[in-house]
Amino acid sequence: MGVFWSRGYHGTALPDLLRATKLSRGSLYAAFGDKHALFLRALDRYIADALARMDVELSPRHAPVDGLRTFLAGYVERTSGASGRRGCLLVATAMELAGHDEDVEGRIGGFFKAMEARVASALSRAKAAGELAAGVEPASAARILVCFVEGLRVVGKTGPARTTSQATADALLDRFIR
Amino acid sequence: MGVFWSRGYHGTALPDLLRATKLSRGSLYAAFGDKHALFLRALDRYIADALARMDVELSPRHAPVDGLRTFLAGYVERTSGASGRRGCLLVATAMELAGHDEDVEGRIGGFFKAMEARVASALSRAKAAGELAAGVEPASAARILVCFVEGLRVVGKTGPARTTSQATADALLDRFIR
DNA sequence: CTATATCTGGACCGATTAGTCTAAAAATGA
DNA sequence: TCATTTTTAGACTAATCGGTCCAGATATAG
Repeated sequence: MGVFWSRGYHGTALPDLLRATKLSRGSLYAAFGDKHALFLRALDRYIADALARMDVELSPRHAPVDGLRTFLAGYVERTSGASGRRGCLLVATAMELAGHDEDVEGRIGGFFKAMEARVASALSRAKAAGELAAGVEPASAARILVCFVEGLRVVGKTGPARTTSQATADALLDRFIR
Repeated sequence: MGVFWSRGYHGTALPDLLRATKLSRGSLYAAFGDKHALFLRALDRYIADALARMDVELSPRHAPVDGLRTFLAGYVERTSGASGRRGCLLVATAMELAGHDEDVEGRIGGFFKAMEARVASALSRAKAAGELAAGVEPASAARILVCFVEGLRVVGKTGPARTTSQATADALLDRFIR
């Protein structure tokens, strides 16, 4: 997974995959079929990991605003400095393959919908608890946050300072909460 | 430029470039040197176009809030439906090559800085005119907007409806203006 | 019309691509 | 210890990659 991560689909060659998986050429094809299938598997795992993490961070067991804070803090951490430069398999894949690869396109779209739903749910709970600023709609605020964190991944490729990104995320959340 | 646009650097092959430029193989190499140089040239033009557009939209000749509105509307237009699926040369390049290609990395970072500066300047003028909501810092709000529009480009790859994207952008701007 | 300069299509090159296949090594079981 | 199965490294194929080069077409100049 890590190989596709920062090099993209076209950018990773078979030798890279062999080195990363420590498998022989034959074994790799026996195990996964072909490069495309292996890539989809890596993408699925990446998506599952991301959604599972959100389910923890935005779980109803935490206060919704706290959950959103740690959710954003996680993205800040992953999109600043060296971690930011590593990039994001999902965003890189979206830009590289969505529109050319149906299998990928469906997964990307599904991920954004799932992410948006989780964030919207947390925002709804925050609203119900009276913690949202006046006039904030959970649905559109969720879309804003999704765009924001994906944008973080993009500008994160330039390796910004963690403190700046964190301050930016804080400033955005401050516009939403009471 | 349009070829690299939606296929990325590694994804576009020489024959694609020949078809797009209507040049012969020899002429192309005589004119541009090699694929990498041609790519940088396309990227530079893309960046110059984008910054020039912002200079118009966010020009001091317009009311700053109006400028921000048309600036966001432009991104909404370019990131929804079929236009959204076409993608964005800059974001695709950032995800694909930043971190592997110094020439590219510098240009990407420079673009984000330049964009942020323009947006921050418009926000400062809005603030001076008393049109910003209380507690909105032009600097951090500019970073938020940059992340947001770049995130729009990412989720735009799934071809969302123009109306939804526009509503999302409106909702965000509403959190900033009085 | 001829001589010169320019441009163009495409043959060609070595390297590399994804993917197949086989012969030998390693592991397993009795 | 020997036979069977599994796994391995890497040779190999056909296609394609970026890049070079040249013969012939075209354009220009005198």
